[in-house]
Amino acid sequence: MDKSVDGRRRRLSAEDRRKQLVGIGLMMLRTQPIHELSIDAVAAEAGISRGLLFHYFPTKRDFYVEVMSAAGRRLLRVTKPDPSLPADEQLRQMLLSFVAFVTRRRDSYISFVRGAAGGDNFVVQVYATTRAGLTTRVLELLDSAAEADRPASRDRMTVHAWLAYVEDLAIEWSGLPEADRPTSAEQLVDQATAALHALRAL
Amino acid sequence: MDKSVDGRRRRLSAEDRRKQLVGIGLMMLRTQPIHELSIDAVAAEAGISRGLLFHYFPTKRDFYVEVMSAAGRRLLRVTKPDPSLPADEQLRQMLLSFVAFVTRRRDSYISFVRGAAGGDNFVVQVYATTRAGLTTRVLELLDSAAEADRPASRDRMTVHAWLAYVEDLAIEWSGLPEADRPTSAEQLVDQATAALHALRAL
DNA sequence: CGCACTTACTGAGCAATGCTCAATAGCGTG
DNA sequence: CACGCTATTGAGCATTGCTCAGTAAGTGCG
Repeated sequence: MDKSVDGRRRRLSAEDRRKQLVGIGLMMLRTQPIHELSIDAVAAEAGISRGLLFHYFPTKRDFYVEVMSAAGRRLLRVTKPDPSLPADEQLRQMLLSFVAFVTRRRDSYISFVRGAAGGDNFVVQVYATTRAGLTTRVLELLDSAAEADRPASRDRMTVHAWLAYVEDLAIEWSGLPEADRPTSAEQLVDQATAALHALRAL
Repeated sequence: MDKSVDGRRRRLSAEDRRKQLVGIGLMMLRTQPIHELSIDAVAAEAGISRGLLFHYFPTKRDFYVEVMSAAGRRLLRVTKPDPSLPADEQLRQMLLSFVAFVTRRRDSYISFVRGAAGGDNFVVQVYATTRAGLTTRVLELLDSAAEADRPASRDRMTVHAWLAYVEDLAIEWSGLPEADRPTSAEQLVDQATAALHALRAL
């Protein structure tokens, strides 16, 4: 597919090659669920032999995990709010980027969430980690302006579950043709924020 | 693995064979995510040749979809409330069975939800259908004792997302060792119910 | 310059697996 | 019992995850 411009063999540093391969994985994730992503296809796209891919990733699963982790990190990066803003504004910004992210890459995101990797425990783990990262971030935002005398574990569970709520809202909302959406993205975010406070008040 | 008690070939009706195979799929789903379920293993378990399985399910995916649909139907069946009870009691009962179901089969359920089938669109579809079934049921319960003048689509979206919230709550809660659970199952259900009303009131 | 040395890289080949198809053999029916 | 329908088999193909012995690109040292 690539094989460098002339036909010659091209030798990259280990790090560069890994990055390239993970990058290709991420790109292909856009058009197909991860478990349909064959090592052959990735290798061909990179212009290398199958063998080399196994040199870097001993197992297909290892490669998957790496790609999914990268996807998770990307989500965290994209939704990272500006820390100089007030907490509630940060939350709002974060939710807006989240909705935008889901809307932009709806199919891949569903693949990430639902299809993580065919129930593969390792990749479920990756998703759990990403979700936990978001949860922690929200908790920090809330704490910074909060009375801190609730049972922490219950609160964490609530926020975690609330994220599931928001995620579902975003997925369903973005699945509607624009004309049919009952609310704007801003209203959706407002609803989500209100929900957060209502749920914590229970 | 089976091959009927004596070694002879055994001929079942098409319907019986299909049921048997789907049943085996469901059983194996308990110990492994669906995409690791090989046609060979299923055929061996049933004591038939690979070829026969393809006679009934033209594609591995077809088989998967069938098995996942069955799993979804089972969830709906298990959580079906007694229609002779008052609506709020039905809801409560339904949530209790749901939590019990998730607790009992936590890993398979996560496989069903997260791993559905490696992001396979068909199986994501199956999950969506199941979730939609639950949503409709809850909406009916609410309607039966409700003022009916809200935008229906928004309400549906709220309930749908609330189910994601409940699901996440149940998964996280059941993942904790019993001693560490901050609430009882009953309290969890109460929290979920309160959440539903709070969210609808937004 | 040239030699040794490391390691990125290849390609042949294996085993497992999804899938096809022509042939076979249970079972019901006339 | 014979016949026909179809459930069932088993050989075989292509793909794919994975291994491994060997090749060659880059680096440093005399």
